[in-house]
Amino acid sequence: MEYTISKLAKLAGISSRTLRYYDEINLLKPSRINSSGYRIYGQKEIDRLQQILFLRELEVDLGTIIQIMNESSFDQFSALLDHQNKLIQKRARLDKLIETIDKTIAHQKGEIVMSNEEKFKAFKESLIAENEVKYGEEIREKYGDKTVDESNAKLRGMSKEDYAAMEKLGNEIFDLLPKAIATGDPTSEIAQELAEKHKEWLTFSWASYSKEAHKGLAEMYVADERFKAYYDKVAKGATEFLRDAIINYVDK
Amino acid sequence: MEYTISKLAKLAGISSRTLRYYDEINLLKPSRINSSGYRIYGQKEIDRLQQILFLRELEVDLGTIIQIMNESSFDQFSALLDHQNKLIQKRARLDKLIETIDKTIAHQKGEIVMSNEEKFKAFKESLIAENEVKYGEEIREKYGDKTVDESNAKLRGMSKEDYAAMEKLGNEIFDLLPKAIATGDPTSEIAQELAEKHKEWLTFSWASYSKEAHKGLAEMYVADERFKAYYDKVAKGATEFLRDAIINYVDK
DNA sequence: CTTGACCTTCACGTTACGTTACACTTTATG
DNA sequence: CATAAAGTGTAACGTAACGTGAAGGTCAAG
Repeated sequence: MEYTISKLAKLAGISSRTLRYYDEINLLKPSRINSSGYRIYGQKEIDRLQQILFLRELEVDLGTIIQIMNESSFDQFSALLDHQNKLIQKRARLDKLIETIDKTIAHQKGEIVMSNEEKFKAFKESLIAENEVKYGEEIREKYGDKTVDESNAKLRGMSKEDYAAMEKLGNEIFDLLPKAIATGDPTSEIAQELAEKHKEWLTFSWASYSKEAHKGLAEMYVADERFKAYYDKVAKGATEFLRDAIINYVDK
Repeated sequence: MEYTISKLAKLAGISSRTLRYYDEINLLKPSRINSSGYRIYGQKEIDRLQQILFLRELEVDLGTIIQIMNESSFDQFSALLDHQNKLIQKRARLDKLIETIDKTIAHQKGEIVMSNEEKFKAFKESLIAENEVKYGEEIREKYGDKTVDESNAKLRGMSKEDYAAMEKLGNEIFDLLPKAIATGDPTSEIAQELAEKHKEWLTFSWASYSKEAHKGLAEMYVADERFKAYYDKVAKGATEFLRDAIINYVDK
């Protein structure tokens, strides 16, 4: 049985443009061209098309399909497993995105409808979510999952009072920072007070404090553009100053 | 704090091309253009970019992001829910694809195992049946039911490896036969090697080996047209030569 | 013989940028 | 202060997998 292009297209449920394209990229050539230049397909091509569409269904890109169809059935087998892994990773990513939206929505809902109590709780969640989105990857990489999870857990466990205290401390740090910088000396008393407040502030979210971790974080502030931008809002070189103050404080 | 394009790009972890593109599609315009035509961004633009990147993370396309950012926060809320639904559907589709690959792989594995296990088993059965049909009567007559039944039982009990070895031996015999014939001497070393391999080959299906039975089989090869035709495919007189070689080997 | 359904080959549009190419401006260095 | 290096600008092509015409040839039916 022979088919013209649109017969085959109908049979396969695709467009004839698609078949022309597959011809063009040498994925599926017609069995012959008739005297008027029409593409004619035979049974072999139908079978091949079946395979192609199967792989396409699985979201394999056409380049890969071309490769796969030139490989031994053993390699096709492993290519399939390979592809499945990609899909699984994609799904994991989707899981995370869906969860993030859940959190964001919960947060927004909280803002619109909820009481102060719940608003506070939702805010903490969004703080956690935001931290995760912004810095999660680097921090997890640098300090490990345990550190991050514990930090999140601690944030979740915070009371309203704790949070208020933390926020107050954060503001104090921002008040202190320009004053400390004005001294020009990271070992000055005011700079050391700044570093101490920063340590206190940290312990609100850090499950355990260590000098090394504190210094490491200070270095990361400087190294990471986003942290840097956060502190440099106060003044140019503020991040570096904070780092130096912390290092002096810790090593004191 | 003001930022040039690549400062902002670094800050946000994206390329400056991306920022130019966002300018082009009116997704994110710089706060102003300086005298040299450089794009300058301010705090407001940073905040907007944060939102944009958040939505982009969630795989919202830029066209939709533009729309969302022009909407009220209530509509943004429902747009987010809308998008989440799309993601959930995408995930469901991925679930199906992953399952399909699982099934396909299981199926192919099944086919492979079948072809190696079941097919082999089926092959052995047919070998036995064939033997029975072809030679059963004569052999049963000549060597008795017990011999035949034992032989069949042994065949049935063969492992894949046994079978592969038997097949290999059979091929070696067929390779060796013309070479042995070329010597013209059934007592030649190569002819004796041939006879020994034939003995080994026999022990795969014979429950017990005896010199008499081996010689008897050799005579039967010559006497029986079907055996004769089988070996004479190699060369004229091959069956007789094989018999002579076996007799010499056994009597040696 | 005409009409309409099919077929052909260009060739542009789509998304979200990456990647040159070329010209100009700012910053760093000797 | 001259020059080199780094940064910025616009313009334009490339990507994947086709969709969508446009312009023109082919085929079966009335």
